[in-house]
Amino acid sequence: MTESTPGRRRGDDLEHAIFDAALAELAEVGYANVRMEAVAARAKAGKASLYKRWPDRARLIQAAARYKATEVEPSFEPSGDLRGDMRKVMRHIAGQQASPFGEAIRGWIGELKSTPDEVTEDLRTRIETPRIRIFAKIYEDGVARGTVKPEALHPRVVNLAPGLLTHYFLTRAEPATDDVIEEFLDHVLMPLIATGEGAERLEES
Amino acid sequence: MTESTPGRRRGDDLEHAIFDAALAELAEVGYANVRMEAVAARAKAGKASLYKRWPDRARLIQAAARYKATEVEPSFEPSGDLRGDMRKVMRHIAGQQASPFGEAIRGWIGELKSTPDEVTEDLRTRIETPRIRIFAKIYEDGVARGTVKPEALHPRVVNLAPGLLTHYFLTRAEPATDDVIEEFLDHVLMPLIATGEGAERLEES
DNA sequence: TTCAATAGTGAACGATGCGTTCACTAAATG
DNA sequence: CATTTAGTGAACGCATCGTTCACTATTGAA
Repeated sequence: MTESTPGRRRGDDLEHAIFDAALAELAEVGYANVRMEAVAARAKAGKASLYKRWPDRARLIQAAARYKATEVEPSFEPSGDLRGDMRKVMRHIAGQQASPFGEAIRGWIGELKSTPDEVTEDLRTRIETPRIRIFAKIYEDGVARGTVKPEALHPRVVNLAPGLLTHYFLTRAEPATDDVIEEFLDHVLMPLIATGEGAERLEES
Repeated sequence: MTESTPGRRRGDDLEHAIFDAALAELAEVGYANVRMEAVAARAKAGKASLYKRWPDRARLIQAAARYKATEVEPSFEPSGDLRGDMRKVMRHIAGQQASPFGEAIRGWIGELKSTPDEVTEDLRTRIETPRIRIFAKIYEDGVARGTVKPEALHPRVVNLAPGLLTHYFLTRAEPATDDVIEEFLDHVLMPLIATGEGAERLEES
């Protein structure tokens, strides 16, 4: 019953409240307009508590995004339906981009030049790695079944699907719609990675 | 001789000086740290002159980027060497990204959510359109020569090469190196767009 | 149970940069 | 030469940053 009337929260309890507040602000006003005071107020915390934990807004939001990311990322098992699996994961990524998480990424991109390189590298890796791993798994499964060309396992190719989505998202105001995902599959991904039958079936348009 | 001792510049003369100052600042301190006062001082102009022309920092930088972009963009004629032409244009784009122009794009991305949609759309189109046109020309030429598959003319495919470069640039601190460009060509672009002979030659690795 | 140590609160502060305003001045116009 | 147009530069109010400090709640050891 400590949670129902939190007279004064501390430690992780408070930290999570701050993260939630930051993510909510992120979703409401966008990265560029997130105010430290607003986050503190929303979390019913003091501004000093924020600065005690993170040196500036950029780091706070990075931390919040990371917190959300590790919480959400699912483990994925290929079903054998190559196109279906890809569609599913791609829609999941697009969904993420529509959330505060996506807004955080956009903001982080905007500040890249002025941010220390280790942080940059760390965050990019954390976001890219799980996605790459999922597509690698899907393609490996496909190669084993003979539906995917072995060349698809090259990192640049494995990274292609998430890259297309990220590029689309960053370049426009919103994530790729289901229609756009189908176009990526039809005209870029399947022709590149699928073996004969699978690839050709789609070139009728 | 009006330029050598500009007692007080006006109109386009002053405007160009402001653009140059903005771009120089952009290159030196990065989008997020461009100060209006700094731009004004560098251009030896009054802050009021900036705000008379553009409503805020974002618009000023957009205008400056546009000024630079239209000045630089070359007309390109395919030579018949598919891979060579692609490499050339891709290196040109990467070069642009290494300039203040690239810095401007990064900043613009970061502010997307808070910027009016027409401006967003306008700028994206202005940047994408010339690139798409160049690759469309290269691919059309290739199709005519039989070195490129007709499906490569689909917009999503035409947009792929610039998209790969932009994604790489936004996601890291710097534009793609020549090596990375070769990898894109080897493992993504050529296999997708080139007809039999051209494509297979590269899959020996 | 008491009490010191620890952690959070909230208000105030100086600094910085934004975007505006205004009195003044230089250039263009005729 | 007189008038209009456009730029200058300093000052201003405002918002937000990141810091500091006196105060208070929570914790856990004596």
